[in-house]
Amino acid sequence: MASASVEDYLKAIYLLQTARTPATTRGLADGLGVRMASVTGMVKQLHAAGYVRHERYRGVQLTAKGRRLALRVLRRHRIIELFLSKVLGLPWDEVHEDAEALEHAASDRVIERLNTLLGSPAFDPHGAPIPHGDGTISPLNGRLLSDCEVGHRGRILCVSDKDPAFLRYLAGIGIRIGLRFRLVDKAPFDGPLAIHAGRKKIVLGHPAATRVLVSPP
Amino acid sequence: MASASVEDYLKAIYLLQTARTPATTRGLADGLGVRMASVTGMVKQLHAAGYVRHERYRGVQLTAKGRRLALRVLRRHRIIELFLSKVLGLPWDEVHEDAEALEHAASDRVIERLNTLLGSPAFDPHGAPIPHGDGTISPLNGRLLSDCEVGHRGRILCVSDKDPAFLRYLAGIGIRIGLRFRLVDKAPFDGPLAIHAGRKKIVLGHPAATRVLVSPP
DNA sequence: TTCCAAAATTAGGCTTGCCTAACTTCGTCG
DNA sequence: CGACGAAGTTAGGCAAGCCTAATTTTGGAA
Ligand SMILES: [Mn+2]
Ligand SMILES: [Mn+2]
Ligand SMILES: [Mn+2]
Ligand SMILES: [Mn+2]
Repeated sequence: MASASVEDYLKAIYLLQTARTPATTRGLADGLGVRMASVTGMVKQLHAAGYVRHERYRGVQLTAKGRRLALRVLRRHRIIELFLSKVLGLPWDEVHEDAEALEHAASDRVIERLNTLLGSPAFDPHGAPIPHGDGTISPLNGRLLSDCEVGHRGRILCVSDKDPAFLRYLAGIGIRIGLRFRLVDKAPFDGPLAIHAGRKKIVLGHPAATRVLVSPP
Repeated sequence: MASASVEDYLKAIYLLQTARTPATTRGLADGLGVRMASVTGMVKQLHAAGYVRHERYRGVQLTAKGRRLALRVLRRHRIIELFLSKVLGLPWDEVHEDAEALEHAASDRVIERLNTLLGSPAFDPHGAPIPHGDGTISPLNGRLLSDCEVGHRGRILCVSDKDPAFLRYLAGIGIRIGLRFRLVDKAPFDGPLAIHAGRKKIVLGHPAATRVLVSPP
């Protein structure tokens, strides 16, 4: 069985790759909160265990084996997050931290029971797709809110779950997963965006809009 | 925050003390599945951290601080066991192992939500009392089935949760927590016991009966 | 009372995963 | 080109927790 560290590294590599960012030593160190030297050390282990390919001074890439394990961990993480949110009623900005620990302690047996209890859900509380039990995952087909044109109609698909303060902010201004909206204004030079949702108008800055994924037109 | 190992050691010490067995190096090593030398090493740590008193070549005793933490861990363990059993429907012989890992990963926030979800239960699936949130615990007032006299009427109070095969055996012969029974026969020289429960007759050996706690007359 | 096996401890070693400090390599910009 | 800052790696170290082997202490049996 892989250690909690190995699981977290593979998950971090997968998430970087999925964001089409190369999984660099720097990126992993920042994402995992460790030093670059620690990443270099662990990458050697991951390579020796057959989880990744590594080209020195370039980044790292998951092998099929590594991807399989990364998706298993991600499935656990997201099912646990949804359980914490939907069944226990924890706010969406508090579930990630708990899930980060529980994902390494919950057996597959427990995860599959949770999955059943939740009705085999497709998305976690932040709108991210839950990998399937068979090792596949349905990719999100969306675009950044910041990339949309004025007039764009769609729904809020997914937001990053890493920053609790950001999630509280979003909740505070009324943005939640599934919300239908129309982009009504977009100031130039990366200025703020305005959307209509129902009869409410919501304004948010450009940097925030780069962290929100919405459905295509 | 104490490590998972420290938490398991304190829990093991507490359980030995509660069973009125002195918490010896041998007993801890057996209970935790490690070597005696490892126990000696950890006991030094626990002493340095103020969790236990230690008299060389004698056993170890929890301080107030150690007892507090032990009860917190035991509370987590038993709430998680009940959740796995009652909400997820895992059989009672499978919950201990999962709880042993989850007890170190679940935050107090999650535990208190689970406790609420379960209705602030008093007992875990094996009949053991769940320590309260304030650091107290209601002791079980029972006696071993093997110590009862023929004619004794009572209920099954609690069974050990450590041995899955034993739990499966008990379930197989129809023994479960809360079952009302009358002891109808007891062979001499540590022979088998027979109880009536409802219209069923259940026979079990003396060693098994020493692992079953029942209510006093 | 002595002796012996079990219990306990000490000594020393290993693995994992992190760190800092020193170095090498990369890629960009003047 | 050439140099310089960022990225990456190497070297060496540390803490936790486990191990085996050797030694010491204990307590009960002879
Ligand atoms: Mn998350
Ligand atoms: Mn994690
Ligand atoms: Mn248990
Ligand atoms: Mn445990």
